[in-house]
Amino acid sequence: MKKRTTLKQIAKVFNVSIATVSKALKDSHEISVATKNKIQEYAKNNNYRPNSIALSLLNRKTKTIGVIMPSILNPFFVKIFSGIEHIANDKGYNVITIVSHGKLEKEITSIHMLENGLIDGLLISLSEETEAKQHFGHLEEFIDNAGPIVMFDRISDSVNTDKVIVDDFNCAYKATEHLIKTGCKHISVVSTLDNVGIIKLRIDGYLKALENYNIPINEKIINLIKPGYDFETEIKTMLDYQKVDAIIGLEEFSAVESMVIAQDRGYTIPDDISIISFTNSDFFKYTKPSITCINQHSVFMGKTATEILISKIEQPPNTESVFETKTIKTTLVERKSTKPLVHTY
Amino acid sequence: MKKRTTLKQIAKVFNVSIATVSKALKDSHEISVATKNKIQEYAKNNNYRPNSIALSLLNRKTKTIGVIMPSILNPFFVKIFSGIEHIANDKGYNVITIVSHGKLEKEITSIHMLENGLIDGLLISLSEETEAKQHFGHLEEFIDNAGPIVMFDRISDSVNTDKVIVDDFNCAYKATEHLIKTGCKHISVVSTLDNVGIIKLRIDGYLKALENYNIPINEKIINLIKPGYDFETEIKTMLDYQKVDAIIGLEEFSAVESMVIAQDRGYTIPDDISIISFTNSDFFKYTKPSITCINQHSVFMGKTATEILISKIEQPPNTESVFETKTIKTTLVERKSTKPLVHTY
DNA sequence: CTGAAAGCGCTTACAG
DNA sequence: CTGAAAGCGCTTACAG
Repeated sequence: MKKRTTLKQIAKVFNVSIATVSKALKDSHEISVATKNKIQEYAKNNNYRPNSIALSLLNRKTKTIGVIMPSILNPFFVKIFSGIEHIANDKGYNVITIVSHGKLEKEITSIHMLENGLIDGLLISLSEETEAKQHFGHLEEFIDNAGPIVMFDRISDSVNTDKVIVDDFNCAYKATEHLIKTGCKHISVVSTLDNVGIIKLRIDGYLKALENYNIPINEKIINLIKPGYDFETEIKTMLDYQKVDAIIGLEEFSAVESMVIAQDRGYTIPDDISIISFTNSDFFKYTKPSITCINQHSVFMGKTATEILISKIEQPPNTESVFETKTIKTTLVERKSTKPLVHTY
Repeated sequence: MKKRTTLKQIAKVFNVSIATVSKALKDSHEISVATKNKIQEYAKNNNYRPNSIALSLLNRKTKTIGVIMPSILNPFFVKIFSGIEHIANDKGYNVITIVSHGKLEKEITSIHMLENGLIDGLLISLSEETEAKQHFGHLEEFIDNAGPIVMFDRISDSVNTDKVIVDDFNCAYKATEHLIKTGCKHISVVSTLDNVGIIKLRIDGYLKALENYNIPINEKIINLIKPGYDFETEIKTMLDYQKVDAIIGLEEFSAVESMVIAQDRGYTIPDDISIISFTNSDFFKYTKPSITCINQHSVFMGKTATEILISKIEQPPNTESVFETKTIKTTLVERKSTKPLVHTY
């Protein structure tokens, strides 16, 4: 690794000041054409590129945003990230990514690490622990010291900032309604998600649909499986002792695993038991039967959050901030794990 | 967003010099205990955190690494990324991620963007186009100007740097051998990967296994499907006109799609046709039948590449660099899409 | 047309 | 024990 080309070094070569080189490279009208030409040519030949750290220090802008998510091995977050990366790059921003692994402590140290001028703004989806403990001081500190935050998916109402969310209530309502309309009456909800806010909304939507269609609630088939419990045992027990003709999986694994367990126990999908999954995975096309799911448009969610963040970063200082919460619409993708809807014309 | 706490600001509060504040906060023995105490306390109460951009400029180290990959919506790369993020964070490094979407141009502009002091080193998996056009000037320029590079998975022999790869030759050999040993004789290879280096190695491994077991080669069932061609048509045509009793999919989608197409055409898996996929996906457990695959240990690959990169970044300057190429071992994960191996004791 | 100065936020060798 | 100076690489208002 040889020495990098700097303004100083170029200045020495031509025996001019650093200021002159700087202006020459910006093609300033203050500088003579002859000087500009020779300096620009030299810079080009030597791959001169302004040091972005020095510029960041000067402008107090880094053209970098941070992303903190609970997980990266979850297809839902991967798609969101893909949307984030896309827009950020389009707008000339770099993206620094940190995974909190569901831990509050990790989230706090990460934010502190990013708080010292490194990033212009932050996109965050809260860790499970953060939501559980309702600890948001680190977020407020970031907003005070470093820049805007946009929260996505796993958000908190108590932090005053922009948010982008999935319409979890309606989403669950829609899924439940679809099952009811295709003839299901004993609809189970299964989840391993350890996340208060979102689960509550989804369960609420589910309950509301049951209520509107006058279907009695059976608490025993609302199966929120806590970490440490064995998924297979829980599902088997439920299938053996409760009447179930449909299962809504609140994330991909719950849905697909429940389906496989039901099939192993001799149930036919969707005739005996229908399956709907939250979150669309490409693989749901390839299971037998293929799985009906709710497309949460996660790429779009990532894009939207990033657009909001960058517009906040780039808005003129002292603009009175109005915070908005955007809700991303969802769509039901019908496949073979649910019975066909009989249209009545 | 209020004004951030800086050394200058603290210095003014206590009417001392910036240097004194700096030393006090580093608990320097040069400074009196009284001064240190009051300054440290003030700093703590005001969430003082040294500006990392200023430090980066000073140390010419940013404690940030860059990652450039062809895709992020590919589970193989997501897992590698997960390994990268893990190690980088353990060692106190931030990660800037850029997706090249298989485009050389994107790769070049990204590298230029990162070349100006922003990152201490780079992890890269080449875009398809880069490999096809054999254009590596941007990589060499980065090494000259910015820091070490470690290439992973999609590498080029003509760039002199550290590399981490999957043992593609042996991997394909192993898969082919397994099929042969379970009684298959007409083994097809299917791929949509548009990637010269890796495909060649895999095909070579496959051919070598056929040769060693005296199985004749049928070029017509080596099915490398170029972009623009319809996957389904290609596979159907092959199944209809060629004798095939096994398919090796060089990536997840080729394997699972081929399986579904074969099933639709009435073949039983694995009795009529066996399936093996490169790259382990969690979803292969849930297909019917579950899919036998090659685990490439991608998380480990990401970790290894990152460890090498950081050790290169942190090695004392002027160390004579010796470049290594690490090969990650693969394992065959037997599931139900291949016939059982009959062990002969 | 060119350059000296001040500054972004920090550190460290040196003087006092 | 404290501070002035130089410097990391850059820009820009101001002087000449």
